[in-house]
Amino acid sequence: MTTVIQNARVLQDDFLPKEIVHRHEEVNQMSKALEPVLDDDRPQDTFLVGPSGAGKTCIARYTVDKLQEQVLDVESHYIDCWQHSNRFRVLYKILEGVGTSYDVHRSTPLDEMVSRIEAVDSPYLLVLDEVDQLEDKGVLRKLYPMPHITMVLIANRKREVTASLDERLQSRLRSSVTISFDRYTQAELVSLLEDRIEWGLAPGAISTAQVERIADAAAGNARDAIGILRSAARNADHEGAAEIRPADVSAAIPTAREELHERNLKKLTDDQRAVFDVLAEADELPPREIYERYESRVPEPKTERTVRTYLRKLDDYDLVRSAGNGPNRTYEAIER
DNA sequence: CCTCCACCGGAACGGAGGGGGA
DNA sequence: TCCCCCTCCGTTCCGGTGGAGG
Repeated sequence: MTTVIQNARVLQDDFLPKEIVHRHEEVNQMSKALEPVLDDDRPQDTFLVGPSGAGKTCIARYTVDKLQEQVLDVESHYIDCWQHSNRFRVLYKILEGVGTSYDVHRSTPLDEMVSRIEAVDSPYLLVLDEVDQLEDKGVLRKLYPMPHITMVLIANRKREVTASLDERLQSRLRSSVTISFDRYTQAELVSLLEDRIEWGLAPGAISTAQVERIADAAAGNARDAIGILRSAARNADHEGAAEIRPADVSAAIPTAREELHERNLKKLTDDQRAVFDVLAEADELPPREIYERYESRVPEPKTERTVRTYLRKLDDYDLVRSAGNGPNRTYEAIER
C-alpha cells in the first residue's frame, strides 16, 4: 500500500547498517581494544563518550557484532540502562544473555545472581548504554572484579559516570580506552541519510534539498535525523503522496524535537524546573541573576551550589546553553 | 602584568529513604 | 518485623580559572 516507504525496518532507531558510513576511526580504536579476546587474551574496557545521536550506540553494537562473528565462545550483551535503571533489572538482563535467568524472580538474592554471572567461563562483552542513567551504580561494583567481563560503557560525559564510582572501579576504568565522538557534520548526516534512503525508500522518493533540510534540522544528531526522515516518510505515505514533499519535512521537524524536549522537561524536579522556567521567561541571564529570580519564586530555595549542579544537568539535557567564561558567563533556555 | 571578582565544580559530610538480611 | 547499610541528594568549604580593569 505504501509507495514511499519500501523497507520500514531500515528507518528504525535500532537498525544496524551492514556498513558504517563514517566513524571508521572510532570502529578501529574500539576493535583494537577488544581484539585481544580473539587470542584468548584480556580485552580492554572501553568508554564511548559524546553527545547523543553521535553514533556511539551504533558503533558499539556494530563492533561487538563483528567480533562475535570471528570467535564463537564470546558472549555479549547490550543493555540500555535508561530502560533498566535498577540493579535487579540489569543483573537480570545479563543473566538472560547467558541463558541462566530461567528461575530468577523478584526475591532471588543478589549474591545468587552475581555468582551465576561469575560462573560464566567464556569472555563476556557487556555493553552498558546510557550508563550515566543507571540509578544504581552498585551494579558496576559487583561486576568490576570479574575478570571475564569486559565493559563497554556509553555515556554523554565520562566524568558524570566516574565521579559516582568507588576508588577501585575508578582505577579499573582509568586504564580503559576512551573513544570520543563529536556531533556529525552536516555533510556526514546527509550521506548517512542517503544510505538509509537508498535501502528504505522508493527510488526518487525524496529530493536532495529535503535531505539537506533534515540534516540541518537535526543539528548533528543522527537519531533525530533518522526520526525526522521516518516521520516525514510516514506522513507522505499517509496522505498517499508519491514522494516526500517539503510540507512533510516541515511537519516532521517540530514533532521530533518537541517530543525530546517534552521528555526531558518531565524528568526535572520542581526546583530544577523553576530554574528552567526562569531562563525560559528571560533572554539571557548571568548566574547571579538566575539565582536571585529562582530564589524569589520557590518557597524553600536550594543553595547556589545546588543550582549550579542543576544548570549543568539542564545543559546535559540540551534544555539550556551556556556562553562565555568567568564573569561573562550567561545562560539561556534552548527553544523547543 | 597583576589583582580582583564572579563563577566553576571537586571533596567531604550528613540526613533521608529504600532494600536486603537476620 | 526490625535494623543496618548503601546510596542519593543537598550543603559547606574551597581551590582553580579566566575576563576586566588598574
